[in-house]
Amino acid sequence: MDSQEIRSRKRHRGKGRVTLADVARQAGVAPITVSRALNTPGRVSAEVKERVDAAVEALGYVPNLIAGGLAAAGTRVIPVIVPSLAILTFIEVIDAIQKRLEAAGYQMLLATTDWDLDREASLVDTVLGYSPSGVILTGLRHRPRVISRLRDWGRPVVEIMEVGDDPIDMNVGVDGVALGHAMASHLLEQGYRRIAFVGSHLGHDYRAAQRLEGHQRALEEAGAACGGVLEYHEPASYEVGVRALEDVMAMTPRPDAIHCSNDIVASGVLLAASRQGIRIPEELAVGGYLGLPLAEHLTPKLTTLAVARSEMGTQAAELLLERLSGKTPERPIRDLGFTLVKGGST
Amino acid sequence: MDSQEIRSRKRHRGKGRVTLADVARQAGVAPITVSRALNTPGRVSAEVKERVDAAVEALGYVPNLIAGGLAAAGTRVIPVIVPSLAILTFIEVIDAIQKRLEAAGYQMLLATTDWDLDREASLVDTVLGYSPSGVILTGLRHRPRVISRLRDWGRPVVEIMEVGDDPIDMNVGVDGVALGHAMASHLLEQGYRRIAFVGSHLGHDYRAAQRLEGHQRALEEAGAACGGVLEYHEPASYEVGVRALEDVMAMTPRPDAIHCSNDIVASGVLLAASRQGIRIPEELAVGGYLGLPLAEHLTPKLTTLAVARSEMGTQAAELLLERLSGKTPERPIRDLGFTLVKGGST
DNA sequence: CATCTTAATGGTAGCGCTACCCATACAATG
DNA sequence: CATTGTATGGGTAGCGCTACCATTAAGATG
Repeated sequence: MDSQEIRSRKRHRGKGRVTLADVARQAGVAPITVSRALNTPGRVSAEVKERVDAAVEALGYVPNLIAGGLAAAGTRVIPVIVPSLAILTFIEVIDAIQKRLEAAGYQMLLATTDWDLDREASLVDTVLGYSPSGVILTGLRHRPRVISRLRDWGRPVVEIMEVGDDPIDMNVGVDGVALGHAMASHLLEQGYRRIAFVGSHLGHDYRAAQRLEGHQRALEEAGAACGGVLEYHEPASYEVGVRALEDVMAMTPRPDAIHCSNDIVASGVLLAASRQGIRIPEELAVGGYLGLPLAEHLTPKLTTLAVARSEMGTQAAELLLERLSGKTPERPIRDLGFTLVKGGST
Repeated sequence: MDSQEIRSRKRHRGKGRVTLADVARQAGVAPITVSRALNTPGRVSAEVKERVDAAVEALGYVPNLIAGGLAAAGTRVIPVIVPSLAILTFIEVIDAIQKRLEAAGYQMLLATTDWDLDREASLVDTVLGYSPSGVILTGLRHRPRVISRLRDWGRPVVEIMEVGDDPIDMNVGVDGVALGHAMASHLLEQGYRRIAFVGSHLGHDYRAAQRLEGHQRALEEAGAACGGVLEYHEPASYEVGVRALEDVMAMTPRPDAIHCSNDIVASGVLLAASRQGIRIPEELAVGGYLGLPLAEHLTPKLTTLAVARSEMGTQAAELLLERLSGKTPERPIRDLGFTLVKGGST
């Protein structure tokens, strides 16, 4: 009775789960050998490996990765920290990261900062508590505490979306200012002279603000007057595009082109223009970013600067995995660039 | 020299991280008291709590959640398993889940099955290895092993998207067959008689296939002839809609309405029709699902069956959290229903 | 044939934390 | 006054796994 009570009490914690020790007993080897058979199969004989596999199968053993993580000081988890999941761009990047990591046997822990750097800082603390194998975060701007903590941490860190010459560790992204500059230059080349910039959430999304910076720099260089900046203090949406078109059409003098901070807003403009019979690009030219699939199905097609989002995710994951496998990746800082996809909207 | 070497060797594993014991020493209390001060502050005196907080701050202590998880047999992680991240629907649900979980101090571990139930089964095994606090998975169809393992597991499980009367544990979703039935009924009511169904990825996405089932049942009940089923063996995209329109226009006799398996495809149809000058709904009526934001910006607006995706995510997370806090949620099976949003496309 | 490798396995000692039980101090109860 | 709470803090013993070192047997080397 007594010993049974003790056993049942033990169960309470261990939940009666099959452990590595059970497998070892069944296979007639030491626990450590089971661990090796599962994690570094090259280091055990084929015969032992087979016995262990059979025992695993027979008992339905599932490794406790938490225990393994504690012992080895590293779980196979990669936290990915992004500002928001409501932005298609991040989704595509995340999708690519996740696919690549999962293929390599790592799991993605997803967290969002809601564009708040302080939240990011506390999230970094939290996720480091999971002893992750590496970390992927968005952008190059972080609280000093985040930067120093991750630098000291000694494991791979990849910053995505933006590029710069002094990342925490590794970096894959595009140059936001160059993006803005390229679109503005394109519009100028096409002969437009009163170019307005439509931005949403610029206060939060500083990468969108960088595009505005590039825009303004290009106008300055060309000696062109600024066609105005319309700012909407909310996340990008078709709705913002609809309102932007209204507001632009009401401006005097009226801009002859608008430079939208992203494709969603630009698409909203195009959809509203088509509804209202406003001719694009004769009355108003429209340019956007990112190369969303929708852009090429609109009439006219949206001129956009396409960014290789999936590629960014894949490369970020690969840099991380390379470092985890002990290699030193070449070019740990990667500018993925962008491509002008000329549609009928400019 | 010797003792220093030993210390540095220890460092190798422990990475010199600040531990709970360090905090205890600094605060002049026992480690267990620090644990209590941090996890159940109500059980320590205000004075001790203050001393501990000060020590935490001074040392920059970050709890090792892996160690805590091992000891307590439960990390604050909730794996969310979905078929794909390329589908907007899942993204919105995930976003809502993540927001709610993070607010309650839980982290979301995201994994994708790529529509493969065997992959799902092995993913479930893997994520259970993280001793998660609960699990959220998609749909009600799973391998028997998944069902029995999760039933025995004893922690909260929520199945989302679909509803049924025998979930593993809890369930929030909508009835797929009812969706298909409602849209087909709507089209019939509007007087359309040759209604074609356009489906993508039906072999993988069995929930889309359920909508087709509802569609066919509605036609049967009304004694209407089947207007044909067009199936595309690829994920939904605008492109599929473009091709579907082409294919439908080439059919003889030509359908007078098409029932698309989701809004992306339906939008592709509408965009292509507008480009080609095909009048909607006079020449062809179009209906879709989900209530994507794009639907109401198209000309004409798309008639769609809106599903409360964010609500689904939030409720799934809340059911889970409620159970984690020890309560027994009322209505652990929730059918969220849907709303017909009539646009100009039908 | 002694010595050195190399391969394969085992033993020990934690990783950092919390569940469980116990000890103490003081208030409340009859 | 003895008895029974009720806070508050501490001690011990793991959770299930892997790093590290030791051991053994077999082959390679001079």
